[in-house]
Amino acid sequence: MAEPKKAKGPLTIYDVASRAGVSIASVSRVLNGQGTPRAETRERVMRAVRELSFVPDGAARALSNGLKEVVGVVFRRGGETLFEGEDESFLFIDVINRGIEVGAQRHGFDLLISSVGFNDDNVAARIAALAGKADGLILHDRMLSAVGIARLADMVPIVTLAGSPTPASINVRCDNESGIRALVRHLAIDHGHKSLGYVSGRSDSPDNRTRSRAFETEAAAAGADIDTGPAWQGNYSAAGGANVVASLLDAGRKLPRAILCANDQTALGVMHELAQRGVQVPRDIAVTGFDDVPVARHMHPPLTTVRQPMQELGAIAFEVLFTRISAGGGNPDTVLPVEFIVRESCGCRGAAAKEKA
Amino acid sequence: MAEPKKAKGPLTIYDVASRAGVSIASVSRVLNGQGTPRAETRERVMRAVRELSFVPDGAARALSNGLKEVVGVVFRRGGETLFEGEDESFLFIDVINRGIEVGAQRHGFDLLISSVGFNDDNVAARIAALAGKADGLILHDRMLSAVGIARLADMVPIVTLAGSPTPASINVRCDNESGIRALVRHLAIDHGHKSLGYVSGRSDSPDNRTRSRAFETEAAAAGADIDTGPAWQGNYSAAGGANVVASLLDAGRKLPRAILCANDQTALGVMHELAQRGVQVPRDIAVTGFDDVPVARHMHPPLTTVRQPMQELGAIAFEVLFTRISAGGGNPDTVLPVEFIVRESCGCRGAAAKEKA
DNA sequence: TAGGGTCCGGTAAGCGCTTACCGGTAAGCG
DNA sequence: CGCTTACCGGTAAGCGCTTACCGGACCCTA
Repeated sequence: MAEPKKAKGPLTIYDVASRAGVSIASVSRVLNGQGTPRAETRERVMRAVRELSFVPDGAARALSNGLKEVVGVVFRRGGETLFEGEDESFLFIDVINRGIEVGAQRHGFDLLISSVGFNDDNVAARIAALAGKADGLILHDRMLSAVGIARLADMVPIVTLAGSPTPASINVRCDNESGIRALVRHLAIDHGHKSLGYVSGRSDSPDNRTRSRAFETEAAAAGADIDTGPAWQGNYSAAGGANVVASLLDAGRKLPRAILCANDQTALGVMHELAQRGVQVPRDIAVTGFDDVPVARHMHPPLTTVRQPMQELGAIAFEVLFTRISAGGGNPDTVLPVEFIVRESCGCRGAAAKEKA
Repeated sequence: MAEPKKAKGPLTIYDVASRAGVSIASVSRVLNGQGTPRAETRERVMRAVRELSFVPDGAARALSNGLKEVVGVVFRRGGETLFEGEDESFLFIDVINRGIEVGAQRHGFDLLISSVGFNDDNVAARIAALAGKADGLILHDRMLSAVGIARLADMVPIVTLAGSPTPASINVRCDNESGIRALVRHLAIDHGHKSLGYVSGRSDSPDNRTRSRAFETEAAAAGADIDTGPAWQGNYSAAGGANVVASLLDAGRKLPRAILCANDQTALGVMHELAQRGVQVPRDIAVTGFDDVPVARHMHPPLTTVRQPMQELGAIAFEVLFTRISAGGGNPDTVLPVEFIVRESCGCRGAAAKEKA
């Protein structure tokens, strides 16, 4: 019964077919649920497949179907020092990737990942190679210039994350504007704080630019004064936030009544430095973050912030890409709602209330 | 000059060939550096490729070459609660994956990843599908039974991580035995502690079994008494470690002079609980870890432990797999050296010395 | 019992690429 | 100047799969 496996390596659909005593077409049909094979045929094929533990070759399927069932994901890896407190952005990326994977699995897709170091050279070439192996690409952050995107977009659909759409690519992002708007309104209107400051993130971050701009417009709309300038430049890290406060104070500047931070990390640093200087939050100054990282709720006081649905972001990104792959079209600028999380660092107290932004 | 792109979608080698006025064979040769094309031919091809921004289809190449340049990586994802302190094992996995990626990039390979939840059902099917899309598989942890491995190994080479080799698969792991041996000897001989305990990790972990066994043999060899039993069962978490100490103490048992922990997390818990109970480390009891996670050096006292070269583990795993893919053969049981890290929790003091285990 | 309709399942083409093979051209030599 | 040798580059086969197309078997109806 169990004859020795013929040729070890290349087990193909032909082997299955001959073992089952049918044609390769039947094998293929059974495997893909096409047509209406007789029960007996199906059974024989399935048995042969099982006995040989046959797995069809993905490349051949891909070539024939014009569908690889693979999406490429490119992201920036934070130096080699994974452990030095970069965990934060690092985890974000992973949560998003996880979301992408969840979305992908629903459609039988897998993720072909490629991380890029800060000083890798042939990035464009690497991404191009990836593009050749995938049906579509999801690019974190700003991995490629608009030109680079345009070049590749001829070959495969491209979705960027937290960037901005180009004529050739789709973008998926969270609704930064609403988040900032909720924060500013809450601070300026609900709490009546009429002087506001914004500790920014890295200046090359699109998210940061959006938040910064939203801050300015919204503060103006709410009739609040804002304190700005290079002194307010942070970098998404706690150290950056602490540093801004320290220099401001050292320069003898008077701090605004409320400080919005580009992200929670920054808020952490800001609050830490404020505490060092004897300034009480929220009594003297209100502070808010952005992201709602896990520690946010455990800070003293618990941080009022805006939650971004990271995993969902990934899942949606895949979904959008998938639509583009299979049907074309799709909204080129998808934005996801964020959630305004009221805790205590803004001046509210006790049981935290939540509102959709 | 720039005629409108003919058909948007399927840009093939034929398009390049006709644009360059050569045959597809020449295009392929230029692209792959085969043969010795005339300078002019090469130039024309390159120009056409550039102008069309052509990227060859990976599936077609794979089919033709019998090489996809893709390795599948499968790992277990820690529940959905990414943030709840599971970061630890989570990061390990990522560091290993990063290592795999580094190795892979050296050879132009990419990683096709697939994470598996604790209660996902069709795991075997998912992995099989992955196998069809890759040239080889790297499985973290115990993702598949020996039978499952054997089944797939007919199709693609398989490397397991921190498991044990099967007739059909290769395993790559760190040298747990040496690590434990170094720890036991240091404690029993250098420090003369003749009563030892081992707080184990999850019982289904191969690494844990190996460490546990090594502990027993080595302690016997060093002439030390060991304290064992179900009370010593931990689970790789800090809580697990704390719990072991608490129950032991609550049961009125006398603790041994030195406690080895299955990993650093466990040691963290153990030391914490010991501190709670007023037991001083290392004065009253010496404690050691395993892994050398980043916080190990910042514990009080700094933790004596064993460092596993995680990233290298990944890189080696890829290398071994690659060898198997391209040439066959290769050592089926690769073990990497670990590094014994002496700090202070063992009773040594001041400047930490390092020795290769 | 003969003609038409249904079902199944086999044959073969083709997906985009690599490469063995071979023919043509130019260079080298007597 | 004619033949050999070398070198390029084109033609075509084939990688493993899906599927359009078609032919055979069977069943139904008249």
